[in-house]
Amino acid sequence: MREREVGRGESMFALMRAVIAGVPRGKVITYGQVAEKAGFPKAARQAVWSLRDAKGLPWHRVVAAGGRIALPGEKGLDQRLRLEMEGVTFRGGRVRMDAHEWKGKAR
DNA sequence: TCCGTGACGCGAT
DNA sequence: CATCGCGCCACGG
Repeated sequence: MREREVGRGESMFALMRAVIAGVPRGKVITYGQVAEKAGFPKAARQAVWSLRDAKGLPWHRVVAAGGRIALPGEKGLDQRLRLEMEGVTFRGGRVRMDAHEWKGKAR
């Protein structure tokens, strides 16, 4: 019963998905934060895997550090559009993290 | 088992 | 501010 009860990645992704699912409309979170909140401060890349298997998760609310849209091509354009629809504002191609960064339940 | 890959992060140049 | 390089972590061939 410790924090490292992972053993196999399965629960790791489950934790990350839970974090992502908890991001409210109009807010965004970075890959690094997803990993951190899930208990894996250095597994930003694994956050990507959890999105690969998104299935109903608000994947568009997950961006790269600094509010950058990491998803390339049309997908990235789609993500930006979805975020703007939720009221998220941008500044030079980046999400204004100072205004939309999800800091946890303290809303 | 070794190697390459990826919607990453961050410091250095 | 734009790029590059290195570190991290789990997966698939």
